[in-house]
Amino acid sequence: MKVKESGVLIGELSRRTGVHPHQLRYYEAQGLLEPGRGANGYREYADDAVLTVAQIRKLLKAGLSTEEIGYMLPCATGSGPDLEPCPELLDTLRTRLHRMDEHIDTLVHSRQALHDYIEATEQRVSQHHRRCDSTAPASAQA
DNA sequence: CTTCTCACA
DNA sequence: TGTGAGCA
Repeated sequence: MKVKESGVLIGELSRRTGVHPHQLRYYEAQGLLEPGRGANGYREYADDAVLTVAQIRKLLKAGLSTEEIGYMLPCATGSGPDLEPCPELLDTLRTRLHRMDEHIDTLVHSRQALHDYIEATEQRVSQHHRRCDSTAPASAQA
């Protein structure tokens, strides 16, 4: 006896997740989703697909690529609304966080250097203008 | 009307 | 990754 084979079509999954059908198909093409197919060729998603899509979106928001997600998703799938992945996945995520911190640090320093450069340049330019003004007074007295 | 695939100024 | 065409 089959329990209840909820064949959720792409339109309904889209409505439930707020993700457009095109994007759902895209995720599938990237190997992140594997819905079954009905006799009509229509995609049929399991109920937990809603959860899977939620995980995908969270990882996407975290800045992970679809490839990276595809590699670690089978390790995190089946969990509830909140992510409870295997230790290896968390490790990868921590590494990523550290790289991000390094990147942010680099950007902060670059920003500072650029700001200083601009400020110094503006100061030189204004000084130059002051010299010109004092050296060449308005001779438009004719 | 919904979904599907494929293609692209 | 969005948008549209032409089908089933």
